Amino acid sequence: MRALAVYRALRKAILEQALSPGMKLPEDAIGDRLGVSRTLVREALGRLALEGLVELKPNRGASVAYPTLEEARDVFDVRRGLERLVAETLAGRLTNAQADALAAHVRQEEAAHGRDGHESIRLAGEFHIMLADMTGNAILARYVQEVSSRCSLILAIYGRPHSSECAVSEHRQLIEALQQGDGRRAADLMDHHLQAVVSRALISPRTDKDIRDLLGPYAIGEGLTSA
Amino acid sequence: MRALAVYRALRKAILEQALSPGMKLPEDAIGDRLGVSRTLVREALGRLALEGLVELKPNRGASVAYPTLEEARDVFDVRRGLERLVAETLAGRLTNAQADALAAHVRQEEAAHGRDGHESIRLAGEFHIMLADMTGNAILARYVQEVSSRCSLILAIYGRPHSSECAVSEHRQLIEALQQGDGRRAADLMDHHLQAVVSRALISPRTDKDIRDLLGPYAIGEGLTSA
DNA sequence: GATTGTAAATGTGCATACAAGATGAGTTGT
DNA sequence: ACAACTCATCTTGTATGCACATTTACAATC
Repeated sequence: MRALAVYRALRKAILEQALSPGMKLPEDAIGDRLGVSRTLVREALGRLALEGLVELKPNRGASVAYPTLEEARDVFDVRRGLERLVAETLAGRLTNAQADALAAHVRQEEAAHGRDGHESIRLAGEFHIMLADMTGNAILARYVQEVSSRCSLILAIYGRPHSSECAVSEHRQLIEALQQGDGRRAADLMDHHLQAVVSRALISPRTDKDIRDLLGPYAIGEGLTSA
Repeated sequence: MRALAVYRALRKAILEQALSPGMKLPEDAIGDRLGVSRTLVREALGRLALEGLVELKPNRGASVAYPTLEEARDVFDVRRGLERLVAETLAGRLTNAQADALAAHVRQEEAAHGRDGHESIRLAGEFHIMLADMTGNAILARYVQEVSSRCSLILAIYGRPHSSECAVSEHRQLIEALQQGDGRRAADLMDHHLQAVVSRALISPRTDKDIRDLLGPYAIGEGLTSA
């Protein structure tokens, strides 16, 4: 199963932005570098394409995905829906060991807070994946993992430089709500938390994407027709 | 892209139960029958494995997935979470054309009601996929499609013969709630609807799966030790 | 000078070939 | 008769090769 290794290598490279969005991914170049044949590279690329991390155009090869803002919003919406379910499922069912593990993780996040921005983002992402795993629902965990990956890619493109720090306090509140067993409150907290991540990190929600609207002010400024 | 064709062929065959759960899927045999090489069959099988329709064990080949009851429950839970989001997203945003299309579909369901059980199940599934498509959220639509497929497979294994009829009236109520723009009510309706499908169609929740418990009565019956 | 036609180069789509691991039948030893 | 071993066979894992599609560069024409 060396195909899996290739998959993981590419995936990691993309998420760490060693391969930046839009970059071409020729099968034989990758195969050369990784010491495997095109067959395995192809398999890995196909898999990454299904997860939305690479785009795969017929006869034109693969490239690192470059999601549009609309796709970005869609991914975050789905993520909110899924993690809401995580919160509901977990509410009141957290073992002590699990709660401790989460608390320990949050302490790590706090330690990395001002220190290392990159590390901070990684840890914040891991927190959500830990939660999903704790549900014991493998399908749910896989989906959360998948949308989380896509979110990382999206933040790499559209995220503001330093504002994508998943507020540590919000994680703490969430754990508390889960322990108290208040499913509704936990789900709402999760929802608002993720919504906050979007609004903190993502470019402001421009719903109009019509070029004419964008060019309007410039037309007026140059004394051209504004109608 | 003949690999896609192979994928669709296999997928359809599985969902129609031409290939029943647990059946082995040798690459060679499939390739022969479909007139393609193992390469393409392999690609298709890999993709189906990611979607949970086939199981893929290293060096031991592929077989049609045979989900456990736990997996079944997990899938239905995720489905409920996703379709809740569909309902929330769609509430108050249904165009007249969309509402008409849904109404027309429900009429089809009603026509097939007593007639053709197989057709009835297919139509019910399509209704949910139509809804997901209407959100305009491609990722959400893909996930819904995926869990729906898995649900079909699950019902094929664990479903009671004739009780998996997705009540037509529940679909009607849902459309109504969506048109009225009551997101909370629509989401709750969807939730209960899917819960109802599970309880109507799925075998009752046996939480104990220990062989010893199952064999207990037989041991007693044969005069063997029941301790 | 711009546009279209054409040919070389690049890279994908798919098939085939070979290597390695799993399966099962036949065989041998106890 | 049963267990363990061996070899033949089947199937998967991976590499390589060929054909075709796309792109690019260059030349010819208007």
